[in-house]
Amino acid sequence: MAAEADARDGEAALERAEQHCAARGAKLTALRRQVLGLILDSPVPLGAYTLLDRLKTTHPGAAPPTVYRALEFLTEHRLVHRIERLNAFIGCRVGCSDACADHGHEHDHAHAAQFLICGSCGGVEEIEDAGVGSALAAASRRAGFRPAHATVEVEGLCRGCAGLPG
Amino acid sequence: MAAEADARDGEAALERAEQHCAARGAKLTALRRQVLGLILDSPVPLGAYTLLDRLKTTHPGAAPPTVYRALEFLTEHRLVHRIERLNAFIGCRVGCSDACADHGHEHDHAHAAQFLICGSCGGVEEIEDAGVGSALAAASRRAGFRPAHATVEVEGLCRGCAGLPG
DNA sequence: CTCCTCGCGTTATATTATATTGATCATCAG
DNA sequence: CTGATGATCAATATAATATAACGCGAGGAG
Repeated sequence: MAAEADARDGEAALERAEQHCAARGAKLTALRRQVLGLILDSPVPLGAYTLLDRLKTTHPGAAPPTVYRALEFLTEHRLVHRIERLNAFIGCRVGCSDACADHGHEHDHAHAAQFLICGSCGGVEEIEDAGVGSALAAASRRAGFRPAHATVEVEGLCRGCAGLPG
Repeated sequence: MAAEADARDGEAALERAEQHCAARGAKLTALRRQVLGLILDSPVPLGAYTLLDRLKTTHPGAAPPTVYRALEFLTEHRLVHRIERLNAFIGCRVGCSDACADHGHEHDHAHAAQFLICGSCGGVEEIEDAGVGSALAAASRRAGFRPAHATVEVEGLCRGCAGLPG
């Protein structure tokens, strides 16, 4: 993980976001696109006010609602994820937006991305493990619970910070 | 679930908390005990300031640090859990404190309680499903990640609110 | 053109969390 | 008993996070 942003990844994700929104009639305005770009550029999750500060450098009039509204749009459309533990946001790099955009549904099936949060470098990796998803679904069912959305955030040490072989 | 507190449960949990603290030399002061009682009495998670308001009715001098310090103590000792999605706290009713208190370790093994949050009645059920725990551990390992603590919060509908047979 | 919706700006406010400092109290050595 | 020590708690101030309320202006539908 090692806290480095991959700009090419970011570009690709922005591209996908464009197409994703176009396909659904959602308006990825310049402001929203810029916020998404800022998030994708960062290797670590960004808080709303960090984001606001960065936004201000190119967009002086920005205020808290500016960024919160953009984040609302972006999270609704699954272009970014909110990390609850950190009150922060990270770009979605799993192909999910891609994969699901075209066949028209609104992600009715349970999405269960998992976030691996490194306590040392602050980096976050997003995975989507089928085993975790099905275990969660099974456990919920056993409890008589009908799950809609799961937040799975694991804190620990990433490969690099744990000193494991790369 | 149906948003109802079970007072007997609360009493029992308070009792267990006493013993748990006594066994570990931790001081469950009157204030901490009262905060724990308030949390256990509530069927839904309580925010820090809701808690503060309730605390004030019997303890006029209470201020934010009062409740935050109590919560810090209670969460450290696993007597209450913090629900990250909600910035709120709920009492621990799983026997974990019991089970682990006596054999002296500090919960070094990975605990992976899961919280089922009903979007309708606001109730929260705590479960500890081994399958979820092991799936998470396996997924982390595959990603080269060394997990320390996992937050698993599932939003959906509880048995009662989903209209399923009881 | 007029109505309407939506994105956005702006101000103010609410909610959640931490920092700092001083007061209180139990314990125990001398 | 006295005073030192450490833990707990209180009170105030401040920071960080989030939302409410109001209005303006652009752009499409009728």
